[in-house]
Amino acid sequence: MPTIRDVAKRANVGIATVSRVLNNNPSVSEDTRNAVLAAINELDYTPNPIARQLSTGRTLTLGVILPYLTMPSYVERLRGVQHALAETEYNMVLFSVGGPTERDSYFKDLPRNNLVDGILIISLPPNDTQAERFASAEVPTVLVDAHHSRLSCILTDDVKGGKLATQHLINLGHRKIGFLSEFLETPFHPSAYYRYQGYRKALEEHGIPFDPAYHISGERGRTNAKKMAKQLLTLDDPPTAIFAGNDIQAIGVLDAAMELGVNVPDDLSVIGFDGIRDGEYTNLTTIDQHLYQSGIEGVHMLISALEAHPKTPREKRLSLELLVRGTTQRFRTQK
Amino acid sequence: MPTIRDVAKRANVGIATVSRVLNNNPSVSEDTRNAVLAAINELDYTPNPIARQLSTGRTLTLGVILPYLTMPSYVERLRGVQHALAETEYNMVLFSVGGPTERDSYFKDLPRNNLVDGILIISLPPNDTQAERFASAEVPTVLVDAHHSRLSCILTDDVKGGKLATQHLINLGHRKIGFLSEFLETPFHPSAYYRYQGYRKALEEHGIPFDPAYHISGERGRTNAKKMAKQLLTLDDPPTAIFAGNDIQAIGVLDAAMELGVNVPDDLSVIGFDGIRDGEYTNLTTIDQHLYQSGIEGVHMLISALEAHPKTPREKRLSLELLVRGTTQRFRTQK
DNA sequence: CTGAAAGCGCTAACAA
DNA sequence: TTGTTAGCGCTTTCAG
Repeated sequence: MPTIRDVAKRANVGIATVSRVLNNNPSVSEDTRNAVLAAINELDYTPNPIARQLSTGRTLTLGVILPYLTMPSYVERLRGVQHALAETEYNMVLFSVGGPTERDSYFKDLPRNNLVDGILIISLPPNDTQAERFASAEVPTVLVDAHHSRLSCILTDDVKGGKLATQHLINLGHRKIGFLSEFLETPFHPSAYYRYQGYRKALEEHGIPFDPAYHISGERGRTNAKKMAKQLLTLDDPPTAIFAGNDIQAIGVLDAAMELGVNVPDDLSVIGFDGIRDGEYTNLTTIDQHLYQSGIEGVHMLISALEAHPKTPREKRLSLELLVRGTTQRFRTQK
Repeated sequence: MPTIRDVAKRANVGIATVSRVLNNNPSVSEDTRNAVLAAINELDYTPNPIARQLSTGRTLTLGVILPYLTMPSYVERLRGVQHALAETEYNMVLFSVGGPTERDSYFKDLPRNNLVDGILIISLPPNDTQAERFASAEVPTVLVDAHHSRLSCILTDDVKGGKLATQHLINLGHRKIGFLSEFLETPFHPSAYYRYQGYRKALEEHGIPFDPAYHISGERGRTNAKKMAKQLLTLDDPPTAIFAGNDIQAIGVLDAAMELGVNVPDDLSVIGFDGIRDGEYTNLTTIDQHLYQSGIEGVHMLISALEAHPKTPREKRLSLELLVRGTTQRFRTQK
């Protein structure tokens, strides 16, 4: 594999000159430049990025830390990142997190080892110690779908979204509204909790008393959501509408309804949260939180931090949109 | 940011000793090791991987070249890659290809610039020149869902799969079987063509004459598939079953049937190809080509090539599985 | 406009 | 068991 030295020798110039040509330094005479370019071509030379990185201190690489692509929402966010990155000179290294140990190890090492010029963290909230480490690092960090006061982030207003979803059901005349989600207690990822807050607020504002029987939470995933939905739907006085903490769980609710012979939307309205593409297949009404856009915004914020090195963290909230499709309907008293 | 020299100074040893500790070289006395470890801790030192990479020539990074994650099948393959990589010491750099220019630029540079130790190419077949370049490079390359005689690859037997799908429909009593896919002529990605071949073979083996009117191809995507399916379904003598070149197109066929009031599976059987998760929502019968597994196998083959440097390319074909769900049914003469 | 030389932070002989 | 030193391939002063 030819090096810059081989090129220099072949073109009868010093290595500094080759380097100048490589970096489009204008202070190289036309003739010299051509000679160097010819040598580069003849040798099929490609500069070694690693050597360049060590020398310049820049890697032209951004690190993306995100969970395994188990959830469609992660994928959609990553798509946005991919899209935004294509227009830049940066490459992306993917650090996929399968569990807490892996997460903590990336959180510990990545901000300190100059492997990447910037870090994007998706759907993984750091604790105080970790956030401090990121904040004090040379490389800037941006959180997408996670929050910490010390770090810049792209956020969704989950409380507002939860309210929006619930209000939609209330506006349709529903009063017995169930809320189904993953566990609320986990500090790991508090979205579900905030959406729950929005649900409670909407009920309160409309003078609808909260019925604990209509609230259920458990493990994530479609199958578990189905089980939970069955519990709600087999109550003596079941809800006429269910707000699921995310689209996957909403699809689980649809599964349950199907299995119990409950007609959606005639006998049960269902609304989700996310706006993943899978929702389209099931015609799911949902709150679109612009997942794709979140990836794009995350990259933009990170790149601008790379250039400006802002002292204080920035925060951007994405807009939310009610996407009315086929799983919600005006409440009618049971035939 | 502390360097190996700072650690050496603090521990009162030479930098080579620090390096030895870092690399678990056994020839370091217990005392010295502890002193070094203490210094590392006190300074919160992390070795600079770039420097190490330049020195060793290994990057511990694999490059994954793949199209933008527009198709669910790419995502599913990437999931497999992600999963397999987690058990190794390798990281992954994602090179997302948005178009031919980008693809060619990655194909040209990546095998020559030591940025990665190995290359995995997903669903992007190289031409002869490019394949030659990969084959003669230092870094090994493995193709997933693409083929070239000069390179190792993980493959699906698309002809067999096409046959399998068509036979399923024939076994159900169908004789008027449509085939719908993306353009067959493109040398870019020949899967659709091979599946078509399988379709033709199955018809032939069962003595069913091929009717050109039942064959349609066009641009990719759900919406286009829907349009094409409408053409098939509005023929004077429409097919009673349609084999779509992939699941997304099959879903487009379902869209068309829905819109035309054609009942699936009563009046029309539909089978897809891929086994993407979206198919589950639509209860689609399909040929599962084990996409996730293809990513895993690709990584395994690449890693073994990294260790063994085999002279001749290897080739592995993944198994196929007929997944009978709800969109195919025994043919009954029209009521 | 060009070349020599000093790093970037690490590894790996080679000596001691 | 340890330290010294010469690279890895590039960029970037600093002279000329």
